[in-house]
Amino acid sequence: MARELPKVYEPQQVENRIYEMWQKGGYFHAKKDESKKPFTIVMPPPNVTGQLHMGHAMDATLQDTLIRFKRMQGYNALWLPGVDHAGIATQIKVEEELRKEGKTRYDLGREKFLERVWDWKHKYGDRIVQQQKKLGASCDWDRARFTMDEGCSHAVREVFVSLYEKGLIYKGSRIINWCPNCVTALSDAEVEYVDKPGHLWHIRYPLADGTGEVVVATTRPETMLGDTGVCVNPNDPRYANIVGKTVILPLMNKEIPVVADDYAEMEFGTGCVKMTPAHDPNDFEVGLRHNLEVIRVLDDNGKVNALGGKYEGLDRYEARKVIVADLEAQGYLVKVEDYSHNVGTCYRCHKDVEPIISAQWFVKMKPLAEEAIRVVKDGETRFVPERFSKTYLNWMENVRDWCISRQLWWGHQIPAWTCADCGHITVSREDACHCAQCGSTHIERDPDVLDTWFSSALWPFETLGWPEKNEDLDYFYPTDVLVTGYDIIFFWVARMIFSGCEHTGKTPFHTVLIHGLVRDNQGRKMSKSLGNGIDPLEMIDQYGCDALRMNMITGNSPGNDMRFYVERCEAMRNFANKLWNASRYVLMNLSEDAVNALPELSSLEIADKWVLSKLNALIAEVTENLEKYELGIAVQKVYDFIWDTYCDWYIELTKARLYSEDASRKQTALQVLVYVLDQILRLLHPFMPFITEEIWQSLPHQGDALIVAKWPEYREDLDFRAEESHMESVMNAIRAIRNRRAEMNVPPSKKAALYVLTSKPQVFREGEGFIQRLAYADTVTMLDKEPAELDGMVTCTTADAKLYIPMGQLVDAAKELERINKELEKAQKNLISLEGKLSNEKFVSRAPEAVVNAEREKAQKARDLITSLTQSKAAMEKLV
RNA sequence: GGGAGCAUAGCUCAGCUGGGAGAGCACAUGCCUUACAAGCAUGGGGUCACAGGUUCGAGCCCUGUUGUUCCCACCA
Repeated sequence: MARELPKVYEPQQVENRIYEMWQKGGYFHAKKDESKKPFTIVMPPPNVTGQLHMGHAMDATLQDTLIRFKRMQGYNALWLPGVDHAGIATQIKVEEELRKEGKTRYDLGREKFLERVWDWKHKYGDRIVQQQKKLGASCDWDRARFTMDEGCSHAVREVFVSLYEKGLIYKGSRIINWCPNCVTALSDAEVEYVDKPGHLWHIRYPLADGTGEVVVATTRPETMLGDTGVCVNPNDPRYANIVGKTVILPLMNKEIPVVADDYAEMEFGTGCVKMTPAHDPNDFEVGLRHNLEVIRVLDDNGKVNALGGKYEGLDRYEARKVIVADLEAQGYLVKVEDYSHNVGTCYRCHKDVEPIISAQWFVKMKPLAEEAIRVVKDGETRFVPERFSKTYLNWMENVRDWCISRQLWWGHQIPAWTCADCGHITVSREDACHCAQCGSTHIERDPDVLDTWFSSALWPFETLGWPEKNEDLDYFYPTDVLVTGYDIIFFWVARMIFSGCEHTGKTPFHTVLIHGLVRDNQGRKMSKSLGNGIDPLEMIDQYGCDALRMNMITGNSPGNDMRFYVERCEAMRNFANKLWNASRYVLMNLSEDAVNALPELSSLEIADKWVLSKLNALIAEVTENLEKYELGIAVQKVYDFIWDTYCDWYIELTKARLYSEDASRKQTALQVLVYVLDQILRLLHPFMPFITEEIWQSLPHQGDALIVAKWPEYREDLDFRAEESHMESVMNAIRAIRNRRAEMNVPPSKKAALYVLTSKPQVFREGEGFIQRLAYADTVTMLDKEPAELDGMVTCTTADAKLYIPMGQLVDAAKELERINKELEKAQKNLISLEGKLSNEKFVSRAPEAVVNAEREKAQKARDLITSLTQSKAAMEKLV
C-alpha cells in the first residue's frame, strides 16, 4: 500500500506533523454557518504565568474529546481558547524578576512597571499555548483571547459601569480579608481556611470601678490594642451586674464598655468576649449594634500602626509575643491553653490573612444570585455529575457581597475618579477628565484594579465580542458545555453564571462538566513544594500524546479525583501500538486499487456479519455514552472492541481467507477489515486523535482528514443478531478447547482431531475452518450421537455443543476425573439454585417473562451439561 | 456545626435504567502461531465495609453504623 509503516508506533514521528496538517487545513476554525448547529466550548483560560500541569492535561483532554466528537457529528464546533492575566500571580512573578535586579515595583512606578509586565506577557504568554498544542487541542487559535486585551477591557468597563449604575456595585468600608504579604484585599473565596495549632490566651480585664474583673479568651492577643469593648450574653447571670460598666483595657490603659449581645455564648470559655471591631467581622457587627469605636491597629503590611501605642512598628507576630510577655509581667495573663483553630490563609501565598476594616469596592450579590439560583434549579444549567449543583446552590444561596478591588497594579483599573473638591465619585465608560457632579478637574482615578475573576466571569460572552452586537455572539452564545475542575466552581463557574444571566439575559452554558483533581500515585495533590508533580509534556515525549489522553479518560468518572500512574501511560502506549500493528496487518494485505467500502452484503460470511453486528452495537452505545458525558465508559468500550473483538478475534478469523487462493473471499474479508478499521478509527479519534489520523491517512478514504470525517451511525441493515450468536457458539467451542489443551499442557504444534456433537451442526460446519485454525484441530467431524468409544477422549461441553478430542496417552485419567467431578459439582449447584428460583411462585409470576424464560433456558442447559458430564465421568471411571 | 464523596480482586479503579461481578497492572503456566513479545493463549484470585429494610431478585434503591477524604461555616 501507499506507505510502509514501521513495526512500532512512534508518536514523536507523527504528532507534530499531524497537528500541523490540521492547522493548515483550517479544521479548528469555526465560523458562523446557519446550515449547521453550533457547539461551543470556551476554554478555562490558563494563567499567563502558567506551566502546563496535569490539571490542564485533564481539562484539555476532556474538552478536546467532546469538541472532536461534536465536530465529527456535523456540528459547527468551536473551542475558544485564551489566557488569563492572573493579577496577583503575574504581578508576583514580575516583582520577583525585579527583585533580582535589586528593585521593587515602587522604584519603577506604576506605568513603567506595567510596561515590564506587558513585556513579560509578550515574552512568555505564548508558552502555555504551545504546550496546549502538544496535547492535541483542536482550539480555534485564530480566536484566542487574553483577559486584558482591548475587547475584554471594554467588556469589563461596560460591566463595571452598568452594575454601578444599577446600584449593584458600591464602595464601602467593611471588614475584608487582607493579605499583608501580597498587600491587597481578597475576596472570601480567595481565603483558604487551615486548621492550625495555636493558643487560647485568657486575659484579665479589671472593672474600672475596682469591683472586680472579667476574663476574656482570645487566639489573637495582639488585636487587643484595638479593643473597644467587652461583650457578654444578655442572659448570662454571671455578668448581669456588670453590663453597662466599663473595664480597663490592659497595656493601653483605656476604659472600654461592657455590652450585652447574643453573639457571646455563655458556654464558650468564660462567656466573655473582647471586641475588636476593626479586625474581626463579628466584632464589627456587634460594634455596629452597640456603637463601639472602630480602631484599626494594623497597617497594610501587617505591622502595628501608630494607634498601637508603644507597640507601633512591630510585625503582627512579634507584637503578639511582646504583648503576651507584657501581660504576663503585669499579671494580666490568667492562663494559656493549647487550642487549634481555623486560620484564614491567602490562596496565593498561603500566609495568614488578617481581617481588616478597609474601604473597598463590592458587588452586591443578593439580587444577582436570584437568577443564578433559578437557572440551575430549573435545569437551564445542569451540573454533571448532578451533585455539584448542590455545592453551587449552597454557595449561591449564602453568598455575601463580593470584594472586587485589589491593591495591585496589574489588572483592569477601576474606572472611578474621586473629586478632590466635592468628594464625588465619578464612574464612567470613558476616561473621566472632570467631576460629574461639580465639574472640577481635580479628580483622581482610583488606583485599585479589579479581581482577576471579575474579567474571567465574563469569559463566555466577552470572547465572542460582547458588548458589541455581532453575529458570532448571536450564533455561538450561549455556549454549550463548560468543562472544569470542582475546585473553581465558586471562583469561576458561579460568577460566570450570574454574569451571563445579568448581562446577556441567558445562562452562559447548559452543561457544566466537572472533573476531579489529578493526584500522584499515593493520592496526594501534585504540588511544587512536594515535588511530586508529573510533567505532562514529559509523558508525551515518552509515551505519546494519545497515551496520556487515554490515561486521563480511562477508568475515571466525572467529578472524581484520579491517581496518576505512569504505568497506565505505558498500558495505553501498548494499546496504541496494538492498533498500529493491526492496521499494518490490514495495510500489508491491501492492493493498490483497494477501496473503502463494504462488499455486497450477500458475500458476507459469518465472521464478517459477527464483527459488523458487534460494531453496530458499539456505535450506538458509544454515541450514547458520549452524549451523556460518560467518556470513561465510552472509551472503555472502544478499547475492548479494538483489542478483543477486532484484533484478537476478527483478524484471526480472517487469516484463513486472506492467505487463501480464493480471490473473492479474500476480497470480501479485506473490505470488511478496512471498513471496520475505518469505523474504529472514527470512534477512537476523539480520544486518540494523532494515531487515528495517521492510520486513517494511509487507508483508502474519502475526504481530507479524519478530524472532519463523519461520526459512525447505527445501521439497521448491518444488524445480524442471529449470525452474531452463531459465531459466538463457535468461539465458545474454540475457547473451551484451548482451555482444555492448556490445562493438559498440550502445545499448539500438537494438533488433534475433533468430534462435535451439536444441536447446531450447520453453524459448526460453517465454523469448521475457525476451529481448525484457532483450536488446533486437524480434522473436525460432526457426530449425530455420542461416540461409542470414549477411551482416551477429552470432552468439553459448551452451551451448544459437546466436543470430543482424542488425546490418547496425553490424558491423565485420574486428573481428568477430578476435573469432571469439580465441574459436575459446580453444575449441580447451579441447577439447584436455578430450580429454586423457578419453583418460587412469586418469581415466576412477578418477574418479567423474558427474565423467567432466560432462567428456564439456563436450567435446561444446566441439566444437559450434567447429563453429559455424568457420561464422561462414567467413561473416565473405567479408565482409572 | 452543616453538606458531599469514597469503601468492589494483591494495587489503582470502572460498573449507565435493579437480573452475567468486570478492566488495567501485578501473579502463575504454556507459546517467537507469517500485524504486534509494547505480543498470543490459558488460569488463580472478590462475604462488592458492616447491620437492617424494600423487592420475586440488591454491588446498585431506602435507613442506620464504622472507617476515610473533601467542601462550606464568624464560635472568641
